[in-house]
Amino acid sequence: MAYMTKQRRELAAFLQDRPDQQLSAKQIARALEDKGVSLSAVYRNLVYLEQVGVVRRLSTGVEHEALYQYMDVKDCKNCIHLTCTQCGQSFHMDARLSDQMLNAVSEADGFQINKAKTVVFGLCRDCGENALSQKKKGGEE
Amino acid sequence: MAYMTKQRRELAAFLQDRPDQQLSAKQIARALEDKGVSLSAVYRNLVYLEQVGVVRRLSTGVEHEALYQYMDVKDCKNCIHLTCTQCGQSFHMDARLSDQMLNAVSEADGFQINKAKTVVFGLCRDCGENALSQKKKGGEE
DNA sequence: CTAAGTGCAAAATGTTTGCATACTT
DNA sequence: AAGTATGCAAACATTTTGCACTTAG
Repeated sequence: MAYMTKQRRELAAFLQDRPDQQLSAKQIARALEDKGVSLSAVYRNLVYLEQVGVVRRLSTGVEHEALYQYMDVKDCKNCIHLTCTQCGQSFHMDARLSDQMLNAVSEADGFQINKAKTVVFGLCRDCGENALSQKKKGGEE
Repeated sequence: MAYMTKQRRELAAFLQDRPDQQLSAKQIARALEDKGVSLSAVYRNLVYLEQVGVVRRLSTGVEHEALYQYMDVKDCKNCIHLTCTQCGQSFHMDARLSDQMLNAVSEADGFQINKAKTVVFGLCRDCGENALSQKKKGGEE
C-alpha cells in the first residue's frame, strides 16, 4: 500500500531540496516536466505527501492558488512561518517567541494556535529596509 | 468617479452588518440575489471595497476560494484575527498581546508583521473543548 | 450627456477525476 | 498477479473579462 514511484521520488526530492520555499503546483510541475512528472501526478502526490505529513499546503493570502512547502520535521514542523509579502521568502519565527505567543494566546483568548497551518504575513528585514529608502517614491501599500 | 449604485450599497451594508464573518463571494451573492445583485457585481464591488480599504480579502488556508470580511476601522483594522479551522469563526487576538508579539518579532527576526494580512489558524475555545471530550473516537488530526 | 457600473455569457485559472495503461511490490 | 500510480482529457469551481445596456452624477 503506497508505492514509491519515480514521480513521487522526484517530487519529494525536489521539495526536500527547497525546505523553505513555498511553491505552487504549477511551478513544481514546470520544474519536473522534463523528468517525466505530469501535472496530475504533482497534484496527487502533493495530496499524498500532505496526508503523510511531509508537506504542508498553505495559501498565498492573496491569490487563489495554493502553495506547498516541504516540512522538515526537526526544523519546520514546530515553528511558525513568516512570509514576506514583497519577495515571497519565508522565515522561521524565533522558537522561544512562538511558544511564548502560543501560551499567551491560549490563556488570553482560549485559542490553540496550529503552528503548521498559520502563516504570518509582513515585510522581511531586507524588503522593509528597501521600502524605507524608497519612501519618497509613490507608495500605495 | 465611483458611483454609489444600488448593488454597491447593498453589498457594503450586508458586510457591515457582519463585521466578524468571513464570507465567500458565492455566499454573499446568494444572500443578495433577490436584491438584484449579480455575482459579477459582487466580485467587482469586492475588489473596489478592498481597494478602498473597507473590506479585506483573505484565504481559507485550505480551500481555493477567497473569503471577504468587513473591516471595522476602530475594531478590526488594528488587530490580528484568529480563525478556527473547525467551525470557521473568527476572533480578535488580545490587542496587548498582538502588539507585544509584533514588537518581539520585529526585534528578534527583523520582520514587520502586517496585521491586516495575517490570519492565525487553530482551534477556538469551544472546538478545542469538544475535541478533548471526543478524544476516544478516531482522530486523524 | 458622460463616465461608471451591471448582467450575462464566455474565458481564464487552479484543481479534481474517470479511465485505460504502465509500474511496484 | 494484484493493487497502485500515471497521463491525458474532460469536468469542476472560482474568479475575471468583453460587450451591449442601464444608471448615477
